[in-house]
Amino acid sequence: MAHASLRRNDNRIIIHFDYDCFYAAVFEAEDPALKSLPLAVQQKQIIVTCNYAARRRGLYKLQLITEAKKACPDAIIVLGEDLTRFRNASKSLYNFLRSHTWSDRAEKLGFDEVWMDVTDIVEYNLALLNQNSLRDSFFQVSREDPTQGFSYDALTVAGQSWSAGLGTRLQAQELALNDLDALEKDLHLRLTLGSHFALFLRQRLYDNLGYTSTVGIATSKLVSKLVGNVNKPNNQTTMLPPYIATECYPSNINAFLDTHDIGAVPWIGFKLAQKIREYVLQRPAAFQTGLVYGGSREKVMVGDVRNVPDITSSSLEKLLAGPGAPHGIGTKVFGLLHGIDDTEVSQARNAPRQISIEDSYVRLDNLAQILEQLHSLTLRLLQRMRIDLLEASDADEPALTSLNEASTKQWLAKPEILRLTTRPRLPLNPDGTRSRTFKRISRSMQLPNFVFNLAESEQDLTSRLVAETLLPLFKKLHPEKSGWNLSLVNVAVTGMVDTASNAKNAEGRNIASMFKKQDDFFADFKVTDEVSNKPRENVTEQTEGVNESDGLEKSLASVPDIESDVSQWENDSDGDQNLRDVRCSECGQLMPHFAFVAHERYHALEPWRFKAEERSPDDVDVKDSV
DNA sequence: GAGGTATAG
DNA sequence: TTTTCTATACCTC
Repeated sequence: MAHASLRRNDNRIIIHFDYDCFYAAVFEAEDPALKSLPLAVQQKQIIVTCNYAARRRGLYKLQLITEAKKACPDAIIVLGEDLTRFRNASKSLYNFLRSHTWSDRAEKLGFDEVWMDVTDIVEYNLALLNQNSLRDSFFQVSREDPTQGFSYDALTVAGQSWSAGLGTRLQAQELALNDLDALEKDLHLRLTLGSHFALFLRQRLYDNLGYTSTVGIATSKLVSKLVGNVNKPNNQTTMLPPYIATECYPSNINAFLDTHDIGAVPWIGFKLAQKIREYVLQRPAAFQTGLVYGGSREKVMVGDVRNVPDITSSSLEKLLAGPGAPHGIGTKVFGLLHGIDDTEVSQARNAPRQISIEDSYVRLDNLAQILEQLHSLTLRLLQRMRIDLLEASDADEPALTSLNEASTKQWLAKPEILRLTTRPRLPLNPDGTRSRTFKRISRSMQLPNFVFNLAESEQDLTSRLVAETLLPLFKKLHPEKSGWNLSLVNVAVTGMVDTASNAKNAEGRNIASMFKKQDDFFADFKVTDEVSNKPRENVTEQTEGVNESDGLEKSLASVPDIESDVSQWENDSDGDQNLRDVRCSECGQLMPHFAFVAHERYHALEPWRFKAEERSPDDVDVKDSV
């Protein structure tokens, strides 16, 4: 009873993806020739990331440019201050992964991390297993089309695994597996299926988009994220059972977590870590001053904390609670230290909750400058709104452009609030020094509706928005007539409300499904025999090619040496398929395959049009185009 | 709803 | 904590 809320739920299978040196990988995907060269991405005066060729030559993250040039004069250093290309690549990768979930539980963290809850897919495939031939299993990635998927060995975990015994006493561990109780054995099997699915997704991510990734497989967001780090880059690690300690075995989860610094535990950030360290050390935790970045801290391990007898949920609550701290923080942190994290992988969203643009300044202290900056930030904000809140651009789908000549794009969501944030520089102290502050202050207003008018130019809208709302907000924020000194300005839209068309979209077919590859689309449509004299089996040829897990692992292992295969995105569909007509299962329309992507998107965009009595003249265009 | 804090990459 | 620009969740009033 004591820990009813602290018993771990290990029923889920969760995969955490982390794309390898993402910024550098984006440049490599654009120009595959860079893959074999030392490549670093620069923002301001530092290397924000670099590829492994560069790391072998002595470069590292957050290194000063001057140092980097000294260490490796012939490194290629590219400027990465404009985030557009990273944002676009991130969206493509995310939509691709999302299209491979059934529950649509796919959560993004920053540009380069994604969690997927694949419990339903694993359970489904568990039921398909033939206990007599586990070595020759087939993993179905689509419920609709049983031929889509890959064959695999359900007796072997794909990729690397983590277990307290591995590496030192492999044999003993194998024996231990047989001694696990039924629940842990079942968990072992579900994790095994998860590991094969993860390998399949990594392979597709590389084949279709040209990105390698580092992946963790476990039963929570916490452990999947942490365990992935054990083998990187371009690899995957599964946290093996036993998850629950018995008299005979320690829990692998606890053994794993205990060796981590508390600050390395996700969601135990700087503040919480410092408070916990102070409690355990019985004195303020010392900083290492003088470090450029981050790790100024004394090490206190999770195991050290767990073994302090008076560390309980309630003692942690007392220690960590305070104004602003989340309620139940003690229970939450106690759980994290014990590898318990029941937070769900959140449902994919078609629109962000907030968009903000900010810039920092060495000196920003007169109205003319401030107005100029407000204008520039606001313009960028309105541009971002049209990119991120409008239905998918057709630039990558020429077929659809012919369907909607004019801008018939709809808002996926509309923000209702406009917020202006600044970071004032503190006035001089009496002794002439200036203490630094990173405190921000903000004011907000209702966002006027005119910003959604697509007929008006972004420039015109910007001028009006600055005059009518941002300037009043600025005066509200800084009522004094002059003497401002701002080190940062941020303009944001928030209070996002999904529009009706998006809500409809979300409950039916989602945006991600439009992103599927052509061969994926064949799952949704029946190949019509009257126009296709090819045997139906041909449809799945390409998926059967990426089957045997050993082969997958080998090809992934050799990634750094082989050419990027982004072109496969366009080219890997079976040539014969290009000649085959297909029928839409939704409206019965017969058409060549190449019309499908547009056709499918057409359904998703305007589902109501297909009620016969509501057909608009636009439908004629659909027929004409096929 | 408004304004703030903590955490993350 | 301090490097910058975002994004999210959750707190108090």
